[in-house]
Amino acid sequence: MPLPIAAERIRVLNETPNRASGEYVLYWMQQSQRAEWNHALEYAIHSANEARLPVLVAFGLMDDYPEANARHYHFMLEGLRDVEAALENRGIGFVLRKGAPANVALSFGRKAHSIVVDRGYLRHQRAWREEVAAKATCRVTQVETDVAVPVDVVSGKCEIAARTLRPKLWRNAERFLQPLRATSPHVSWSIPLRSDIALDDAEKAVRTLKVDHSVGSVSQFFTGGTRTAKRLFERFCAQRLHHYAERRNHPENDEISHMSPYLHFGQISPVWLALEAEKFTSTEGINVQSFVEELLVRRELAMNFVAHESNYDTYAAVPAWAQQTLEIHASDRRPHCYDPRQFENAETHDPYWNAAMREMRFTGFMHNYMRMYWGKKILEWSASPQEAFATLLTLNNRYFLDGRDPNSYANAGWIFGLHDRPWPERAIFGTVRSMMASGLERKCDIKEYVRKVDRLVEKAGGPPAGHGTERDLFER
DNA sequence: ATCGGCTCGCGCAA
DNA sequence: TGCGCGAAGCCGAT
Repeated sequence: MPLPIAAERIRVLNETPNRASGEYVLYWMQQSQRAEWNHALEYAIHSANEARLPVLVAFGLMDDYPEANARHYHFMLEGLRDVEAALENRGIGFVLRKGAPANVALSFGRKAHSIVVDRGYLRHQRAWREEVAAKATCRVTQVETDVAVPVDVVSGKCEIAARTLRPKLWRNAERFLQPLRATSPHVSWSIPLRSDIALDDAEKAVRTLKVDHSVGSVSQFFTGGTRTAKRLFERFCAQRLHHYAERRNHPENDEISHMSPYLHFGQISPVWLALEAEKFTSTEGINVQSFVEELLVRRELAMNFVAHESNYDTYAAVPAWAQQTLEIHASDRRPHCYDPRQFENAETHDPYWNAAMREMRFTGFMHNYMRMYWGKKILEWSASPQEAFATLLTLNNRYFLDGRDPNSYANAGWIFGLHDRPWPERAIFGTVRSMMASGLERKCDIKEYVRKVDRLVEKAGGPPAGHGTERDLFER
């Protein structure tokens, strides 16, 4: 049977041969935490069928994943519960072990015929894959399933903006936006395995982890997992896609897909999302185009950025022209200047900004349009652009379910001029694009957004606006 | 309400 | 070498 996966998605990471006495093909699941539309999983099944072996999926869960807290773990464990159930239905073994992902992979790799891993673009994800490739005693193959068009197919360099990436992406899109056929394993997994953590109760499971519990679950707003992601997205297509192009920049509404947390944990396939949306092309052409632009161009621009810019999480990644102009204006008087703790506690003079910060803190999400305003104001109201960058990323990664994502770093950079162009010079910003409260008032019903956030925060049991919050987390 | 100008660098045409 | 144009903007002139 031919391999149903484009060759460019597949990369052998070491020169070690398959183990002839291997007992199973191991899929070391890391970035793409789903059991369907997962090219790495399908590749593992295909390899296992050729070798007449069963498939084992192993996930390594570490307590000290960079910047992760109870909020992130709760959502992720809900997703892994879906993975476990779906794999069991397909006759595939699943085991979750506590420990560094690379160690868990190497440990189960000792009896494996070969190891298959999905792809991750962040520094630590690349390091884990390098470590496993170097130490494994069998073949390690990486299969790209986190983006539609593999990053190195799109471009061999760090792209300057969406406009330079867009044509390169679309040239290849059709070839990679293909349905992924699910193959049945010929040999079912039959050995009972015990995971280190029971997944049937995510909340209970999180309590047993030694993670930062001060940022709590937001499960009353977002439930993790492939099943919920698909249901949400099908509802989005049926009810909201029709207005997407027109309303996606209206934070007072909820006419957006909310897929970013699911994409961040690999619980949903970007290929599936694109193909689902494209089913509506004949009636919703403009809206589908607009959605797919966000899903493919903007998202894969972020992947391109972290893949090619080793300093993606520091101010050094901001383009030179932007650093220069911000430097010239570093000594400009700042009529409003807040420290990180005041930002975090939503204690600025601006009710729109405070609402955005409260949405982020109490729901784990923020409407896309407000993410821009929120970031631009941190730049404007911090003592220096460098401090602003650090504050922005810290808050982003602490509170967003979709924080610590390639998109987080690209979006943070955009606030400071990345992937953008110069605009008329003004105080503090220099020629970096600015945003003003008056723009929000002109373009959307921002007062309704503030009311919306008040309702959400009340539902979350948070304090009413203007009362600060319970704890100063920057004090820790 | 809508429109041009502001500014930098890429990519394509000449 | 020149020219058009770009993630979501802002301001001032009509």
